[in-house]
Amino acid sequence: MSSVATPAQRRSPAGPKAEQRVRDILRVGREVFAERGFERATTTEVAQRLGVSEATVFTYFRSKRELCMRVIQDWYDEIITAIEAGLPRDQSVREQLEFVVLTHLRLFLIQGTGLCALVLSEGRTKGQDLGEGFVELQRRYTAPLMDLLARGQASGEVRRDIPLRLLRSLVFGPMEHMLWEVVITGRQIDVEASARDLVALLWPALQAPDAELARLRRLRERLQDALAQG
Amino acid sequence: MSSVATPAQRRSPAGPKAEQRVRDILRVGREVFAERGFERATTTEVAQRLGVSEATVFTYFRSKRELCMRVIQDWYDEIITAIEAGLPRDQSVREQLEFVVLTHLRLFLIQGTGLCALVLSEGRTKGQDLGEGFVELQRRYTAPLMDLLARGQASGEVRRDIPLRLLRSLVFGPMEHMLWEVVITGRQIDVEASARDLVALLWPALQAPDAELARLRRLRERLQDALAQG
Amino acid sequence: MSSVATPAQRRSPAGPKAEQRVRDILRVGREVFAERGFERATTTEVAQRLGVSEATVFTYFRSKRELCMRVIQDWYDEIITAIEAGLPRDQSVREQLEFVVLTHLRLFLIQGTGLCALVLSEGRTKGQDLGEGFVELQRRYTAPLMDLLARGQASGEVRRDIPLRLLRSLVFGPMEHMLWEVVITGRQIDVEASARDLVALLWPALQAPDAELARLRRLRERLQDALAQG
Amino acid sequence: MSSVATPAQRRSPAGPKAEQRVRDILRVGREVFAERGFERATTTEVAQRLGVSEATVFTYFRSKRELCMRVIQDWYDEIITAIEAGLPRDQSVREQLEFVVLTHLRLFLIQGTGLCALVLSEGRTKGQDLGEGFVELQRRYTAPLMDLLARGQASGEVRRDIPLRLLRSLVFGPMEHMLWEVVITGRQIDVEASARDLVALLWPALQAPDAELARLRRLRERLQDALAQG
DNA sequence: CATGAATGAGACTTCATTCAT
DNA sequence: AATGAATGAAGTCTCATTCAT
Repeated sequence: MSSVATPAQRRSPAGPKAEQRVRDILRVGREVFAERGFERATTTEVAQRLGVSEATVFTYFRSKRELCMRVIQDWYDEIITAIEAGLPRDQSVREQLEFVVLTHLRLFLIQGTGLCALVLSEGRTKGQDLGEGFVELQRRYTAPLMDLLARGQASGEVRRDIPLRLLRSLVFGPMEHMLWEVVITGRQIDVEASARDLVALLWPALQAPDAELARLRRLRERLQDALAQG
Repeated sequence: MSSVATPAQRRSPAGPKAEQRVRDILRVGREVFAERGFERATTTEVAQRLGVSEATVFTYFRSKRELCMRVIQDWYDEIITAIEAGLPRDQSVREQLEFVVLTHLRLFLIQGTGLCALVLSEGRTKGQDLGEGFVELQRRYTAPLMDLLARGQASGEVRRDIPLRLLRSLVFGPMEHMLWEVVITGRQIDVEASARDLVALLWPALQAPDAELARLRRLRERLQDALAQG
Repeated sequence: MSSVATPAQRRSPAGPKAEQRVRDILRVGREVFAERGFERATTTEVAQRLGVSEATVFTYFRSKRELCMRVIQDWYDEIITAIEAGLPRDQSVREQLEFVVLTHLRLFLIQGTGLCALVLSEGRTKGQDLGEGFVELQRRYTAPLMDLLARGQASGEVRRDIPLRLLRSLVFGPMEHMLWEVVITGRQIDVEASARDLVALLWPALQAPDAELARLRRLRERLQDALAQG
Repeated sequence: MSSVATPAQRRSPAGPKAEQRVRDILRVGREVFAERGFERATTTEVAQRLGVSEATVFTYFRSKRELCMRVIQDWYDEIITAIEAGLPRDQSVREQLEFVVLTHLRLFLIQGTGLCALVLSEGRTKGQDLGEGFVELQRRYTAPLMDLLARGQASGEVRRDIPLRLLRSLVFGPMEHMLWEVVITGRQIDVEASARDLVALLWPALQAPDAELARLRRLRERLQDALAQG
């Protein structure tokens, strides 16, 4: 009776060709959003770079915002997958940490860091724009590192007297700062060396400083005892 | 350079009243840009909050972009001034570092972190938009810290085996990461405690590695090598 | 008229299966147009509700407009058929009138009044849109009532001093007004009671008021005479 | 703190020139909406007919919908004012009724009936589109007639055994039906004669049934019953 | 015959910016 | 100096319609 019905929204098509289109649009959309940010990116440009009409873009994504969300999600998924798949769990915490940092840096720099900026910039407009599912994405995104640090704390390789959140800032913070520097200055860096340096720099701060010293002293004493008895 | 007269382009008015106007617009502009970011901020809103017409804003600033640049510059100036003026140069490097971090955090959080986001977000659109004089601003902005670290290296309080740039990332990075976290999660933090904690955490990484510790580490490494070869 | 062959234009397919398709589309089209009106109805929605592709709709109807026209025509046909088939021609004009009004109200209200609105709304855009054959449809639609009123005039049951057109307005007018009220307010009504009330109210106006009085007086006189003579 | 603030909506200007502009846009808007209906009317056409840019229209009205609402309200106001101002309250109820009907017909037909169609068409999309304040407008719009009929009932000039709402339908219904006929067929009518005829036709139905007539009708019915049973 | 896929045309709306007064 | 008023340019999004497969 009442005419307040939902107005029948067009579903995006779902064939094998359609999936390819979706991938194409996401690929180009990632480029454009990364280069320009959400506001300055235009659906026109996405369409033009792809050589299709604007309407085609809207056939597969209901809105510019939805496209952007999907771009960001995809990119998060890539990072999460890369890290979860490649993490050398049988090696030391420090080596795993180096892997995490290196992978992050590599993926960011390959992609151009624009996406990093996109996420950081758009993430803050919490309530109204993109940020609906952001908190969850952030959680999944930082989960591997949090997990790693927690295991480190359990095994005694990482100090226990500092909240995990702060340790996470200690790792992600300088990493992102390096990335921003690359973005702003345009200077290229040696990714692998930077990752190694950064971890080397951070490592002492992550350990219980006294603990290391104490352990080493105990080690020396035991060696001396052993030599004396041998 | 050229002696050709600049084509009659409207100059912003001068005089004491005019200066007050400029200050007012900058004050309100800072609010609006901080709350909304460059794209979502509108000249309309700036004018309305100030109770003047939109045209008035354009009497004193040639464009929205110019206004935004001035807002950012002013804010940089404030930070730089605050740090240069308050830095306790006669105290230890560590105490000076705490002052720098605390002042940064305080100024950011008082202003609402919107400006931080503004700078970080808009800074990256290098070639075309705001970022013309950004490199220079960044340089002046980080100068006090760079200076401090250099002095620390000279006095032996800060390790010399790491490039200054990396040390700077080590300080600014976690700081900004903490700020983003505040922005995104909306959680309030205890500024002074956070500054103290952060420096405490960073300090071991900034110091010259302890002599004994270094010797012990070398010892352990040699033992490991020997065992591996034996 | 002309012997020039019509240029190869796609004809809607023929066959028993095709006829079923056409009926299906018309059925769903009626729903959608009734709910939304011509402009707000979309071919997408028609196709979706039917579980076919949009292109299929256009295989059987050259355009949205053509579909809408057919929907309206079909609905007119139903009303005309229902009235012509059920009209109790052997009863009094007043009873036939009640049947006409009741049947109209019933069909409108079953269908949801959306079609009524559709016809009334779209009918007015005479020259350009739907209204090509509307005048003819209107004529056939009101024909049964016109016919009934004419017979009433011939038999003396309906006054002859008023043009038929005005009498028709007198009947259809309040009827449609009641319908609009139902549509707008959403209030449900008792169809049969409403039809009876309406006719009761109209009936005095349709009769020659003096004529009725005169006839009744004559009737009474004759009865008195008859009794006197009997 | 939170960035979910209202985004500073541009106020429409409010000078003497501005008022003239508002009036101009409303005048042209009324034309366009009347000719095309809400959906088919375009802001482009309003602007073009006025010789201004589309942006100008949106300077004074926040949206197409708001403009349309204002157009309708203005038109309602005109009718209400005309009737309230001109109603000859010292004359008989029948003469007042003639005035109401005549004024309605005149205003509708001068304006072109498009507005009538607009209101009737758009009024039904209750929840979502225009119809927010429609019920109230409808009430004010029919108030003078309702009032008149109520006074007629009080004075004994109008029958009391029928609900007011039905009497209202009895008056407005045929009136609107006549109007639709004019719209659809395009035929011109003599407004004053039509008004007189319509009231003449309705009047018997509005009056208390004549006492003698009622008695005679009962007599006839009893006779018919007796004959049927005999 | 049915449809997946694409699109041209156009709609409403926003906003920085200009200019006469 | 201040502003009321106007607008060009651009952006997002919708939808009837076409066509190759």
